[in-house]
Amino acid sequence: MRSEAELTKLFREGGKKITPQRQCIFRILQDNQTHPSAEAIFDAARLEMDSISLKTVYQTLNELVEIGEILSLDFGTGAFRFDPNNSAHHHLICTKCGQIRDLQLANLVPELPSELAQGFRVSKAEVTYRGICVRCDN
Amino acid sequence: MRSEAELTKLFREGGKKITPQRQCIFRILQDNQTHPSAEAIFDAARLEMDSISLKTVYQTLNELVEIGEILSLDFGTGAFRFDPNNSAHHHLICTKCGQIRDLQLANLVPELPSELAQGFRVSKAEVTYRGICVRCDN
DNA sequence: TGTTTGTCAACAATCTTTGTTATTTACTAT
DNA sequence: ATAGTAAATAACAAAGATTGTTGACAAACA
Repeated sequence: MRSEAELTKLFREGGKKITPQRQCIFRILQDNQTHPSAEAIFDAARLEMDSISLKTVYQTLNELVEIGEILSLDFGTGAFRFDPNNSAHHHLICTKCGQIRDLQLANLVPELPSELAQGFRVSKAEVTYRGICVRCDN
Repeated sequence: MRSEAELTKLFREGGKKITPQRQCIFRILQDNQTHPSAEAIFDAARLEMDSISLKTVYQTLNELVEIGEILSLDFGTGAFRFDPNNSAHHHLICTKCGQIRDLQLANLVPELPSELAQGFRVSKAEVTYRGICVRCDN
């Protein structure tokens, strides 16, 4: 995800306005590696702006997803998780505490042999590793 | 997933009763490769038993998941999908029509090097390939 | 066949996400 | 700086998926 200044430029170019709410959400997402849910971002935003609404958070997140600045991920935890790391990467999830870590795995991405692709034109491969993290492993 | 007879035995051994509703759901899942949602299974079941409730479907599915007979999968489509193929496998999803295909990829499963595992004790790797299927590719 | 205990259907409730709308605010051109 | 306008906001309702609750019912087993 780009800097607040660049995002501001991008939004304005797209006919969108820059509001304090959006700037707040941009800041919360910057360098955030916790894969927060919309609710978690809402809670963080409320610390700064106690009147912000959850709908505004969803709307801004969806806009960031649409322009490819963040990724929306679903790991079956009940709510979508958002990731400002929009480069090609994979995930490592602790089955005990639920924490999600990014994995940069350029070489390991398995290419699907065409004889197994069942006629599909494959464009993306996501790998999710599940296991127990250090803290939960006792 | 095992046969209806074996599931009956398993359920009884687990102190669970075998009802017509459960047998109906077992049959619907047998050899089902469509990755149905709970709602889809509910619709299929209603053709045979018009009084069956959605709650019963969910309850039986959850029990089958608990004993490892089926897999519950979340691909971000809004609802969980259920898969009677409980052997280690991966998935191929059409980004246009949403159909999901199983992929048996024993050898291609990428082993995560321990230096990248961030201390996790990894137990499972799921790969999701996304692309366009033959029918949607025009 | 009767008794026990788990299951069922019906309904309500919860959780996440999206739709609606009147009001406010950011941007633009004066 | 100011006014006009188009978009964003907060508040609220609504939708969709899943789970909780409960009294009636039926499967299992003696």
